[in-house]
Amino acid sequence: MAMEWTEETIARLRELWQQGLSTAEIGRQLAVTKNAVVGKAHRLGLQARPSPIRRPAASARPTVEAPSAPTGVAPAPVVAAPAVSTPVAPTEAVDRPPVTVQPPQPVAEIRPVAATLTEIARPAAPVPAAPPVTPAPVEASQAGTPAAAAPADQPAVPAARPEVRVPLRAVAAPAPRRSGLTCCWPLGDPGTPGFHFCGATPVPGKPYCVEHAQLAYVKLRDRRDNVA
DNA sequence: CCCTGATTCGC
DNA sequence: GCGAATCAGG
Repeated sequence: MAMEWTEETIARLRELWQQGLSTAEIGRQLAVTKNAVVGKAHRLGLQARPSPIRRPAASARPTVEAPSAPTGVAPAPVVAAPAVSTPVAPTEAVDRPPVTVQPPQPVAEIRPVAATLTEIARPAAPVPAAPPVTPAPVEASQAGTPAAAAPADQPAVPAARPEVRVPLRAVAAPAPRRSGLTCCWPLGDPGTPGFHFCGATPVPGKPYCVEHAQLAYVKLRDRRDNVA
């Protein structure tokens, strides 16, 4: 199986592509290689980004560009400009279209020089096959946890923060390469084409973005309130 | 080295 | 259609 470019993945590709994310970055979020991204983008006819390289006329085939005079003699350009001051019909050929090319400055590429969390364990995908609104893998922390015996007065930074990070690498974790450090909150069903990670800019020092960090890290007290 | 994106071409 | 291989510039 190569890859099922479902309507959804394609839609996301389009979106991310339009957001100006790099192909590699998009690939990470879609769990495909940058090549796949570029290839698909091309086939979709997405607007090409300013390539860092210049292509050699893109003509792999020997474009027999040797119609020039054999003896090197210039074939006298017969095209002598005739009616020079011709009124010239207001053809649109005069000037090329505006070419509204927007500088694709990817704003989303901010890289918070955070700790090198190369070995971040992906959270156990809540995967209720439902939107990430509900997931909250927090519930994984059993009440029987010794940490539950937290002091009555909980400082803002409890020593035993009930982090719930389950190892789980069963999910096709496409190598945690030091990417642009993106939120690794799982969205969708792992294994299904739609699966991907949040990808938002994470809180420095945390593997999740602000929203998901709140879901991932819950203070015991808060939890009690929330559960209610 | 790393990054980038584009094209080619076997599958 | 797909994407690894390859290319090539920064």
